[in-house]
Amino acid sequence: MRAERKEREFNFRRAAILEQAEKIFSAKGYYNVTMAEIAEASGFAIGSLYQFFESKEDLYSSMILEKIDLMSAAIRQEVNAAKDVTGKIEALIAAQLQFVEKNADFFRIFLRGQSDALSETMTALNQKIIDGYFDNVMFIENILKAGIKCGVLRKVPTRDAASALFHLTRSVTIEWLLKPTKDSIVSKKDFIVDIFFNGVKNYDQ
Amino acid sequence: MRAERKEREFNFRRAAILEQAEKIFSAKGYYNVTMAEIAEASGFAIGSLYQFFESKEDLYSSMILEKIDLMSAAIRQEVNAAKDVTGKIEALIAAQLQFVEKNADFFRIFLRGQSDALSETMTALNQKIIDGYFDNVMFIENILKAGIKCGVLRKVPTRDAASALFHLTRSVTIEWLLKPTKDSIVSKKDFIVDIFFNGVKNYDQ
DNA sequence: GCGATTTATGAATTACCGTTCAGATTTTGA
DNA sequence: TCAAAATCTGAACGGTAATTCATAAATCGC
Repeated sequence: MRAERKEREFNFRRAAILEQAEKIFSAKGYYNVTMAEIAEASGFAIGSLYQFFESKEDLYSSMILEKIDLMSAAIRQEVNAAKDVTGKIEALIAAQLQFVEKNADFFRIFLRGQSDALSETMTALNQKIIDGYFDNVMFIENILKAGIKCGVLRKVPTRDAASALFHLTRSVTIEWLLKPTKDSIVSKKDFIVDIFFNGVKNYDQ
Repeated sequence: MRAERKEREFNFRRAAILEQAEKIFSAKGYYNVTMAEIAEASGFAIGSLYQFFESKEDLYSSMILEKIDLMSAAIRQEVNAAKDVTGKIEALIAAQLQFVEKNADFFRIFLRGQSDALSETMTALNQKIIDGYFDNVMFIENILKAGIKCGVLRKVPTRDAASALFHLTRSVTIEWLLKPTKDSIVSKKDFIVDIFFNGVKNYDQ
């Protein structure tokens, strides 16, 4: 048998394992998944997994990294195909959304925090975090509704806009948390207000 | 001793444990923290922790929920104090940023995915995810720079705006992933383009 | 067909850590 | 000061799950 075909078959089996692993990890989170589960789902014995991956960590991180590379490539291809700036921005957004739609399970992994056990306590915690998130978005939404009613804001979809503002602020905090040097984050307020307010304000007034 | 004072002291010790736990959880993630560590850091024996919390899960979820409640209350108070819509939006953003600045450790917990072990593999995975994120933001930033150069966009801070667009799109995907009924997400593209483009476009043109 | 080589198997090994609990220590109220 | 009650302690228990490895099955080249 040619070595080339051998490699092809090896990669085929490896990919099959990763595919099952993706499903299971996104449903339960890294620490609640056992190698036995992945083995069973992919039709191998536990020991066999170790022919394809050095460890559980290696399996998991291979799965993530390979998917991220795929996404990155897909998006850049679409963007580069567009000619002008407006087109590139639209292509970027559309490509991202499309990839998420096709890989919903995968993205759920990043949504998942530490609180994803199967126990009642952790399920309740998860639910409360999500409820709190919806609460906050609704709180913001009501402010925006008032703004539209009194004419300060134009008629944007309030729910989407509220979520947008929430995440706009979050984007600044994430940048700040990741950055090693930390000047005060509060100075970023004006930028958020600027971007968001220009996006939603009523130009007719 | 009056029962009231007893309760005060109980709560004081409980809070001290939660304070240490917050630090440790945010540094290492739920599954990489042992009860022994929390005990040592807070100056109790392992067994004593179980006088204050039913389990590790209970300890963790109490810590999260109590902090979230604090944040929610702080933000709402600021917003309610503001009179008009513009003021409320500004107050909302400022209060969120202030709370993040004061509780940076805590928010790092939510930044943390599943990939936070102490091993080389998981550290490398984490680093690659962060690198990928910065790569993507830079990729977007370059598009925006080109847009400013050719006059289509006004002179916004490109780095911040790129991160904003990235997270604006992410906000839509998070909403979509959390929602039980799923019409196609791609239809949200126009909303993102609308909000973002109005925020950054050059009105002089 | 047949020995050699590669690949698959899953019970046994090993290590870890949440939780318990019997006994030590401290605090309480008189 | 003292015994009863409350609190603290940490070694031992029990369960779990990643990893290993001797053995079996499959595949290979001839």
